[in-house]
Amino acid sequence: MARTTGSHAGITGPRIRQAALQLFAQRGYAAVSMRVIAAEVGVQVGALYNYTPDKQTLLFDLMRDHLEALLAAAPDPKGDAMARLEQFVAFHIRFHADRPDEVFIAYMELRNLGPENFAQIEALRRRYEDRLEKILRDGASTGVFQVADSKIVTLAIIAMLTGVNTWFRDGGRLSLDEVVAQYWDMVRKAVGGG
Amino acid sequence: MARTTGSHAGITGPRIRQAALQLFAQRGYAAVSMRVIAAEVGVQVGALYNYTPDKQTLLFDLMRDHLEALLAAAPDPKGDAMARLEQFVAFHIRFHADRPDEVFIAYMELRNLGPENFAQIEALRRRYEDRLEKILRDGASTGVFQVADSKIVTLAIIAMLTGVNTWFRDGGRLSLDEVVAQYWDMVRKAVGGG
DNA sequence: TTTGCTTTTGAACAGATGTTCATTAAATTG
DNA sequence: CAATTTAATGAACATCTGTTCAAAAGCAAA
Repeated sequence: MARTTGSHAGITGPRIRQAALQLFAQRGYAAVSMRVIAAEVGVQVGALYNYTPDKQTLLFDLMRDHLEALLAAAPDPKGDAMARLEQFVAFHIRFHADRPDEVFIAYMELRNLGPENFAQIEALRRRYEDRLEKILRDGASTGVFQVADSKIVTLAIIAMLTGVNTWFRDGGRLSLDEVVAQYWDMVRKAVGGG
Repeated sequence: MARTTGSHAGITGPRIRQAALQLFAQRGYAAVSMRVIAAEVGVQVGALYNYTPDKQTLLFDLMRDHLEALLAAAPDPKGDAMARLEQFVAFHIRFHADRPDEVFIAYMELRNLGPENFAQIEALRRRYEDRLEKILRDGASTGVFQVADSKIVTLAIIAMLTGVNTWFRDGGRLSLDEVVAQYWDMVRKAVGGG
């Protein structure tokens, strides 16, 4: 039999991706077997291979889709460097806080990719970093920011902002608005603007 | 036979730990089998169990030793809050840059610990974070720092500093001295001091 | 050299691993 | 309805997994 509960068409693919996402984030890619993913979806192992050529591609697709969504969702830069930096900080925190599983995987499972897949993911990540670096260089060139080394400051800011995901929980002591405000305060001061 | 090359006494334990450290950091805990560790040491699998009761304890010991070394190596706080913060930043970057494998494992393999081991590691980590938070609270109370939420600033600074490990390489564009100077500049400004 | 202790071996255990594929069932199309 | 395409099954594959343990080997002291 193909499916016993029937009625919905072609929904297995997304369900596999969702199960893999959660399981990889919780237990780690190497600790999750194809059989466990299949069980979570309610299907036998063999069925997974109608949707992915192999396990690593399942991981790679999750990462690539996440990073492409990140690049696609980032708002078009508007205003001066200061305004664009504020926009970037708020966007980064909110986008990442909304997708803890994807973020976790995209940062922690890089070593489970083959060289070719790894290079693709790194290229996407660099495109994202370059957007922040461009803001910093623009601000530095007009004197709005005091940033000696834009590459270092870029990586420092991104590490700081992404770090929110390690502790932020919905319904915790602070709202996301408060978190965004606090981090923007730190970033604004760190780049020596205003 | 116990060992064919003989001559050195009781050195297998450290060699197992070193092999496990490198392999866990490179491939991830779940992706490294006891047999691979044994092969790296030049010994059969069974011999490993003279030095660790199980695989997870091997991981746990590496993490605990790393965090205890971190706590033991941190310099005694001297001077005012500003001086102590500068001391902390320099120490953190240098200590972590010296031990990339340990740092990587201690951050990435937490989910492979059982609840009891996890709690112990988290307790050690919190003790380290508390040291930074104390510096920030002291500085805030004397008006040296403008820090509204010391917990958030603590986590933000640690994330930013630890992020150095993701890109810093010996012999790269920047020396560690330069990195320390740049990060201290950012941290100093971010806390609103001087 | 003989005794005793420590360490390593090598094999075994019971089960899990990613992946393939012929068969079967369901869904879609005519 | 029948014909065709799509999708899931269930078993099999060869290999790897953490861990155990009796037997063998190495070492130190007497």
